[in-house]
Amino acid sequence: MNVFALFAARVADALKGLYPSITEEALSRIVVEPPRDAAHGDLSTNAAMVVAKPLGKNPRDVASALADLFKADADVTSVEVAGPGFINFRLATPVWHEVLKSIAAQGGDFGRSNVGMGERVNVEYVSANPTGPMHVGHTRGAVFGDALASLMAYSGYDVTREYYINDAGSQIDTLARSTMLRYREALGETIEIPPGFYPGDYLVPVGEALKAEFGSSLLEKPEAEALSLVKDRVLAAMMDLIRSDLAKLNIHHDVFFSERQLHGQGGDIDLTLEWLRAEDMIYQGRLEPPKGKTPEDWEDREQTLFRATNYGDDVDRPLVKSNGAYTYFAADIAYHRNKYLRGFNHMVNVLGADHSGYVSRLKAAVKAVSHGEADIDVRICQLVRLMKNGEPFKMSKRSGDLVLLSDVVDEVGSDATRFMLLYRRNDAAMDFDFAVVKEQTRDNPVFYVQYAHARTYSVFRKVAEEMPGLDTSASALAAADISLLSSEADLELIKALAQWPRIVASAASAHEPHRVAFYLYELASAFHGFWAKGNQDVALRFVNADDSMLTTARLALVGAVRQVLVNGLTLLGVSAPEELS
RNA sequence: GACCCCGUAGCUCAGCAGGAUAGAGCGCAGGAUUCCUAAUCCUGAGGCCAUGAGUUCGAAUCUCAUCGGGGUCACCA
Repeated sequence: MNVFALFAARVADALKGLYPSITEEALSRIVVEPPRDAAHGDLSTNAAMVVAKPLGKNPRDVASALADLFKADADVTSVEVAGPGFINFRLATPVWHEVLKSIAAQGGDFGRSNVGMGERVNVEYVSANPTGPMHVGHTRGAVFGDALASLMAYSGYDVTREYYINDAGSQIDTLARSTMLRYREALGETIEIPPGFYPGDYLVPVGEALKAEFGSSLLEKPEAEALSLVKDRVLAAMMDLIRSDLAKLNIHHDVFFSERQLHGQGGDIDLTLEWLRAEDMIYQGRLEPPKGKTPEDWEDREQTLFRATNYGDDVDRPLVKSNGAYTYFAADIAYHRNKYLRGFNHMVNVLGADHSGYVSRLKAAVKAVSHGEADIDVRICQLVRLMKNGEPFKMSKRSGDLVLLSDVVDEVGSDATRFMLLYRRNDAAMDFDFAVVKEQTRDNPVFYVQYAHARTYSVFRKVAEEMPGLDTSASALAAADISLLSSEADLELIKALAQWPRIVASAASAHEPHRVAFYLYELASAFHGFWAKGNQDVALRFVNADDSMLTTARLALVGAVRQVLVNGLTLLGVSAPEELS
């Protein structure tokens, strides 16, 4: 049950009754939310102000007319018009108790919604080049994309999680050659890795596997044939490596889409270019060199250009390189056309900061290939600076000695890594301090939230100890007399729980998983705060050995807090331990 | 030269399809344990929301300019 959505609907209905001429557009702008200052009430709406202008009326008049309609509502104890035309509601206690009941009844589905209306959305994330293990730079986008996909699925979208394997470029040839060296090494040769090759020792086992499979026979084959065999093997090995890195963070994709399958005679790129040409979205022309600094090897030539400027980009984009091969962007247009033809009218791409210049081009491509039917949201994850005790952590460039994703996860754990990365807006650069992330204090929001969850268990353990006869089964809690939860502290906590559905829905539609992380922190804080009140006031304790009715009701409340914490942590992919050790 | 992101408390950051007195943590000063894991809680000090203009009933939030910080800039992927 989402009280905010419920009242938004009631307010809209009331307005339609008052002003039949009102437009849906105006109604859609109505927001019902908790007022910034809780002293103003439980709910606040801007409805009168939003609607007044198109109606040509005074907002305060609309507000008071609207408020009058709610005066008789049994769910509402007070309605006030405030400021320029806000309407503030205070809700009757039974409404909050209903919320509590609905949490127990809905369990893991409390917060689930259908704002996505079953629409298919393709969320593409990670898409790291398969040339080695994942390093920290990839981690943020991986976690962000994964959480966003979960959030959208929970909010009623039909989500496909996709990984685009860039396995077609020249870097893959270099990878194959690098692997070839490791193969020779496995055969006993002393090798030297030339600059520009991949030096990482993660290729050593691939070389050995090649030896096991082929013996020395690859050396006797023509180079092209050998390299082609090596390429297949190493790509598979690298993708295994990447998948296992991702698995450490509990990240899994539904579709791994290979760029290679787009290439080739009569492939998707060919077909796409043909199609673009038929649609007059391509022409032969010249580009101006970029102003300011002209690249040294600038070559003024006539080339095949996509009319990106017709779709909001700054400049038309080349599709064919001077050596005749397709550009990366040509493949990407084909790829996004492929997504569209697979039935995705909504796409989300999660990219690193170094791709920010790519965004308008990608949007242009999607707009073009779908004739404006599909939309794409590109979420850029800004850089993460690794810190150790407040000092930037130097990454050595020597021999692939970058900080690996698996190093970070091994060092601080998946939960802390995920939560910290999500506890920040994606479009702001962030520092990631190992020392802080490992620390188990309030400084570290992960433990703060997990501790709140663990505390819900310790309450139940305490009850089992102090009131051994008390029935704490789910059915007993469902039957609890929650009308006993009438103190201000109880209601405050329930109101915090009631926020959850609107937080999820807004986070999903804004594509901002960090809102979930911040909410969980607030809920944990509300729960910890309630706990401490029991120190002053015995009536507010969770466990009252001489009042089993009240204790049972409180346990129902604690159970609801636990449920919401679990629901949120699950969306973020963070575990909810019963005990912290 | 152009484009993208950021600039909010000493520090790290929320708040931004405009709304009522701008929030949290850390740090600082003081306090709280006969329910529970103090891994917690409470109180206080601390702000020209980078600067300047504009839009309007109303701007941290939208627009433009300026200044700072980061990222990117034909044919790499």
